[in-house]
Amino acid sequence: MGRREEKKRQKREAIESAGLELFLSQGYERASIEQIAASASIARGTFYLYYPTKLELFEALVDVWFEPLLKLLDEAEARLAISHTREESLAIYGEMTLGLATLGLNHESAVELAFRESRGGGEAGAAVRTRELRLQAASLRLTEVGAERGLITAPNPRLASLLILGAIERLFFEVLSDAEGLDDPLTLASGALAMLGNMLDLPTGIV
Amino acid sequence: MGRREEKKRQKREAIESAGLELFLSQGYERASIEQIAASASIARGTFYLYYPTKLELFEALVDVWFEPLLKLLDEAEARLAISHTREESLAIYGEMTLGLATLGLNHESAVELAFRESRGGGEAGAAVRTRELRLQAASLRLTEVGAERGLITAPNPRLASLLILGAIERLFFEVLSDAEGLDDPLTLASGALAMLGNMLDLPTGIV
Amino acid sequence: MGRREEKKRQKREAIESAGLELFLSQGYERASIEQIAASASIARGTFYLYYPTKLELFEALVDVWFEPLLKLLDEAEARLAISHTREESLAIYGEMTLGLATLGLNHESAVELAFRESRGGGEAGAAVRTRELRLQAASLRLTEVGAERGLITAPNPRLASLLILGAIERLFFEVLSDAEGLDDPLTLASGALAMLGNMLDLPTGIV
Amino acid sequence: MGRREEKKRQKREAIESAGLELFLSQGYERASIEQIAASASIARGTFYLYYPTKLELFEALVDVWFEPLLKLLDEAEARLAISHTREESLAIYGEMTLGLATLGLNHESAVELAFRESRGGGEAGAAVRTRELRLQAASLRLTEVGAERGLITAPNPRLASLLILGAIERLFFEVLSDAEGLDDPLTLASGALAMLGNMLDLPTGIV
DNA sequence: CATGAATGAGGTTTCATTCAT
DNA sequence: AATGAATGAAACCTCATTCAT
Repeated sequence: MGRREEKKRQKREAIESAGLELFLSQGYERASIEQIAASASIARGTFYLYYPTKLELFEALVDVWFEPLLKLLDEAEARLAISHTREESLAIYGEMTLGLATLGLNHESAVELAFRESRGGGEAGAAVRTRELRLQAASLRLTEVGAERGLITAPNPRLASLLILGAIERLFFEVLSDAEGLDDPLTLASGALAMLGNMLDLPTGIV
Repeated sequence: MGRREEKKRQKREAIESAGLELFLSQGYERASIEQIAASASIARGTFYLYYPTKLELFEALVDVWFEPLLKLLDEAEARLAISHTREESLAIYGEMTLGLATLGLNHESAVELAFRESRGGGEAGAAVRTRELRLQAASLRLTEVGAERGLITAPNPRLASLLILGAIERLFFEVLSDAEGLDDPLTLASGALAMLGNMLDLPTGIV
Repeated sequence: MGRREEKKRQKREAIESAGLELFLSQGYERASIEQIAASASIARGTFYLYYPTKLELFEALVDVWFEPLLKLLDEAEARLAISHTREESLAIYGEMTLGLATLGLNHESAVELAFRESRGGGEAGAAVRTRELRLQAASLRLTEVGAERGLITAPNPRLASLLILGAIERLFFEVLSDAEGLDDPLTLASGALAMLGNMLDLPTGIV
Repeated sequence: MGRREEKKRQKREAIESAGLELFLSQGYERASIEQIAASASIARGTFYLYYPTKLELFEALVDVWFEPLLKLLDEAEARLAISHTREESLAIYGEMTLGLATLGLNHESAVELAFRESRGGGEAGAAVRTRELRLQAASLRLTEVGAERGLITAPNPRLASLLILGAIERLFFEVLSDAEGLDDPLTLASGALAMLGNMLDLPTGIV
């Protein structure tokens, strides 16, 4: 039986969990492998049996949600491109949105980590930005397809997608930070959607 | 004569300029005092005659624009609170917006620096976040006063201010990054304003 | 059947072969057990079932040729001491020389390894030097016996043996390094013998 | 006054002295910067103010004598090439030999260090071998010029220069190792010269 | 005022060896 | 007998900060 492998899996998870927590609380640069190892209850050398580098641990943590995210966008775009009716298109949007929300909720901390490091100057920031470029490209393609289909009236899709990404990012970030004075996440989300829908001239009810 | 002090001032500016550039290009954590001193053409030890700590240089760089920014918001709020007519209120908003824009344009790099570090985990990030809290409080007060006066129809001022901050931040960030595929800054700004106005249900022309 | 032992023997040989190659190409200190094990297609832990220590593997590799070498010298000396005629003595020298050459050719790499490490400061160098002392003692005894028998005219046997050892060592080393500009090994060897014979005033034809 | 620089110079010498001693006693690879620093009575970080790398300290130690050595050979070759009489040529050889001996005696330990590391597998060995190639080229050119002038009868200059280098190297090495049973260095040297002269068929008295 | 030499804690990574499976 | 996960000491190197000159 995979007793041995079970243990390895647990240890790998302990490392990832410790890394996530420490990268978040201290920043990628300041979090030391020494700390991560200690927090995962392993020896410093053991860390390197699981990840060859601090950076690779970071990337693994980000890719856990980033790869599925890209897949969601790409699939939605593909399906949208061959959708026949407006109803169908809206349904695709809806499913995608649901998928995104689920993904985000399941990986809250890891998403926050990427946000936090995205503008840092070191290797972690560079890794995130590499991924961000791919995300923006996908997001842009999606907005364009939406505009072609008449789902969105924004005159400048690039700009619209930027504003939306930024607004959502900030919102998300604040919710994660447990900022006081905000409603519960669901109320917030629907409020935000309404306002962003306004922005895109979307008929209410669709969003 | 202020010959002595003139020299000191110049040296201080050289340090700040070097610090700004290096913090931006490498990140606060990775930029070393050694580099900053070399870039400012002074000795390592001389740095400490001007700033007792790396962190204090960073804070000084941020406060150059942050303190005036807060002052602008506070003044606008105070004047708004005692404004008598709708025209007067809109004028106050207009002046404030102009002041903000001017401030931002005059300190582009320093603002970008704060953005970049704001989510980092180290001491620089903490310093920025401390200031951010004060900014959000001021921004919230302002939005509330605006709502009271019927200038804004957003049902949730806290949320509205978050979304706007985020959208603008992202836009700003992209423009700074020289992202390709975007129009020139002015066109972008008016486009963004229109869309954000939409969001707040502002009658066009006001923004 | 010795099926079990046959396998062990093969594995031991694989380890020695891998160790020899890696010690040579990277140096004793830099070659890691990890590399050796991988190159021998065994697990790291398995290595220690065959050798208790990295150093002991090294010593085993050297002793493969060093012990026979000493034995050859000792035997020649013993036989020389009781030889009765000049012809007999020369024959003993000849046999010994043949044996030495055969030994060297059969263990080229292992000999080179010892040369390479002999002057290193670490534990491997110490191990080689321990053996070198025994070799020099034997070589000196032999030269002295040769001088007693009138086979060699060198006034200072100790010095002569040093010079010869050094010259041959360097020659050997260069040939191994595939230095360009040298003739083929056989031509070189006979040329070197002639010159060294000159040095010892040996009548040509003997060497 | 250069009080400051005087101290720096002393410290640099302390580092070089400590490095030389430790490289010799433990080998380049095993000697740690920690040890070198401690032995030079400085902090670990201070080491890096003088040498950016362990390797660069090593190279500096070797070049102290290696660069002058090359210069000696090159000059002798140049002067030999334009010498007119046999007496003149022999004088040039004599001066060169004197220069070499002086150089070697003045840098005994540093020369020994290079010998020791020359066959090691790491970066130090590589550094020495790079220099060795230049040395062999110079030595070969010199032997060839000597043969052209009829000073040497060796049929194969390349081989002759190898044998001589090796013999001298070994002799030198043994003397440095304080090997027992050897005469004093001067006696040894003249004995070795006589034997090597034999080897090259040089008329006695010239060497 | 200004310098830059000096410090030493702390960072990442490698590796010989042990030991539970 | 064989495995390879785990250990932790030790290596090289960087850097904010102090201080004698």
